[in-house]
Amino acid sequence: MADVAARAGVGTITVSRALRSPQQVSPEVRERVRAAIEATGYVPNFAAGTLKSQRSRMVAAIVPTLRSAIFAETVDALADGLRVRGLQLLIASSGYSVEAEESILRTLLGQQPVAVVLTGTHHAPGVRALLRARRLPVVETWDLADDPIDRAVGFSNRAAAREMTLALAARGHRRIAFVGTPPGVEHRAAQRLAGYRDAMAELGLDADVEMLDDLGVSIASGERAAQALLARAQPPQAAFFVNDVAAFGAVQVCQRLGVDVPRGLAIAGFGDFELARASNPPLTTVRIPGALIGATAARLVLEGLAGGGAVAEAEGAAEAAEVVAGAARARCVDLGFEVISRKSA
Amino acid sequence: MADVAARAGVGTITVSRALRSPQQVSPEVRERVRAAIEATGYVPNFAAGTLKSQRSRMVAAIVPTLRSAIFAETVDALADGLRVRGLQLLIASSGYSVEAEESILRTLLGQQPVAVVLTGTHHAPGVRALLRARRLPVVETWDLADDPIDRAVGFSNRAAAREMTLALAARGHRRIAFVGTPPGVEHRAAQRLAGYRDAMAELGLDADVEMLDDLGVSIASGERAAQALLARAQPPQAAFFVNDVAAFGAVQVCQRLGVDVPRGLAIAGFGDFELARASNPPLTTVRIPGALIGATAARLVLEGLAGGGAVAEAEGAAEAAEVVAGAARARCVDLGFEVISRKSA
DNA sequence: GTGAAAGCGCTAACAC
DNA sequence: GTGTTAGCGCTTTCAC
Repeated sequence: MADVAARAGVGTITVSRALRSPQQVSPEVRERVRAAIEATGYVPNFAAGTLKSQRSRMVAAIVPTLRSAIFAETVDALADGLRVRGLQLLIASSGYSVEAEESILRTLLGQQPVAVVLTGTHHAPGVRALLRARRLPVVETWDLADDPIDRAVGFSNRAAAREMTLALAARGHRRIAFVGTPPGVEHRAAQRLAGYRDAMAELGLDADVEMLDDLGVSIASGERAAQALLARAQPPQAAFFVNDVAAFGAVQVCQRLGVDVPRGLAIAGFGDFELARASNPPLTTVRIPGALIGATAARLVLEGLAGGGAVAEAEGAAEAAEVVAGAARARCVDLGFEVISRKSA
Repeated sequence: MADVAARAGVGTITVSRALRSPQQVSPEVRERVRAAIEATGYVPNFAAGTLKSQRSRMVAAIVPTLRSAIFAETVDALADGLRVRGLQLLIASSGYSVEAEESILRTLLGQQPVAVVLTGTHHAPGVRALLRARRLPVVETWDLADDPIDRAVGFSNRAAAREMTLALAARGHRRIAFVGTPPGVEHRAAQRLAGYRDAMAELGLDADVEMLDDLGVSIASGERAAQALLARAQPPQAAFFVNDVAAFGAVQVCQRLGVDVPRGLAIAGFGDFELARASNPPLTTVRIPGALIGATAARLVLEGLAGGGAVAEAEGAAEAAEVVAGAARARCVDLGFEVISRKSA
């Protein structure tokens, strides 16, 4: 930077300003600096800026995995929303492990991000304290938070699964199975199971839960689960799969075995991925707003940054309980969901 | 850090060492430091460490998009491979724009990454200079490089498409159409088109290229392209789609219109995504090693880091031409591909 | 609109 | 195995 400054005949601070807030520098000087940067091939060292200013241009995000199209979509939308404001995304995947999330978070915080985006509302014990101490905007995504760390955006997985189950019952099905993921790994999948149980209890029907042999991210696991269902002495009339990918596999198996869908077995999915429409018959499913979650998370981050220390603010107002409750509502965006009825159920 | 040091009764440098190279610190002191860190809730500021040591713990990666499952898979594998060595991934997506790549790279370089991973071998003019000047390990992925910036891992998209086209011809098809993406956006798609043209020229057949109306990442675009193909006065006998997603859409259309696959229209894809096996009939396609590319990229990054300034090394040896050629071969990993014959063609 | 001086929190280099 | 000193390259603060 000193080289650039010397070449442009200005002080280093002017170079710094020309880069960060050009409107503070006169057009001629700005142009001289630009030329000097070009000539020297100067690339700023953000580590120094971050150290001095205690603010980076990075937002940290933790997702369970990028292998699932839906999280990748959310992250991509988040990155897009942040980039227009010059913010970089520092991404880490936790592999669905809550413990890993805490240690990953510590590492990410060391990079001095200006905000943090988490997946889910279910975290390791230290996470909340770690984040509150930092007083930076935090956005939890993909589920609704009763008590958000700071802000949240998502929808109720539980309510969505309940509604789909009720919709299946409304079509006259009594023996409705839920095909879920192994417990204790995916919190959102557990919420969906809970919603299914809610509905079955309301209906006075017996819950019937079948397990996928992986996280339900593969077509093949859905195929295997469907085979297990159909091999029973008395198969269910309807099967509600924890996501579209597995449900798609189930439809394929039925087609292969000559089981009519929905007459022989009604099948519902979750997600409304493109696969749902392409399936034959197309899948009845729940539409969830993956990209919108990412875009909204970006908006919440920017709002938090603009509004000053987000967490601090909420805590400062803690004396007035109503104010806090009101703030919590505004900070917690429910994007909703939609049950989509197609031919598979 | 001073707080931690005081509490543990040691100097700050000892805290630093306890964190970065524990074996240099006696077990008792290490334990005292650990307790002090715990008690104070200390989180290291990597910006300071990066500034002083001129080495971060970050690897920068640029991908066209994370929305495509295949890049997400590669990135996830890359992140896994790096995390075990304590390296974070700083990811940015370029939206398939070569110009964006350069400005994104400048921003990423400002974060002082220790290595850079790029997608493709086709870059903006400034990229090579920017990276060579930095003398850090660079890995180009997803295609073979004639003249890699430093290291590369991928396979020949062109050879793969050529081979698939020849395989289709070997089944007796003469009117073989290629369904590709709009030109000038996806370099790897362009390579596949080139491979198709190579094969058709060798066979003495006329090339017949149909265009998808997006980047071929949607089932719907494949459906529309298949409709266009079938609406022709003389439809082709075989259609080779630039990827499985679009090919899957084409199969769905044929099924809906009562066109037998492969007799009415043989269909081939590219990628061997899970969709290919789930399709009905299953897709003939080219298997490409998405996750392996990511894992190998991680290995190449680590090798580069271990071997000292990677680019510098290659340039230092530039006098001995054979040595360079040898090094280039070793630095350029061809993971190959495999034509998978299934029922769709 | 521009500049000078100070220092962010850590680690390299060297001493012990 | 542990400590001392100095300084990484910026941006803050304050002055002009």
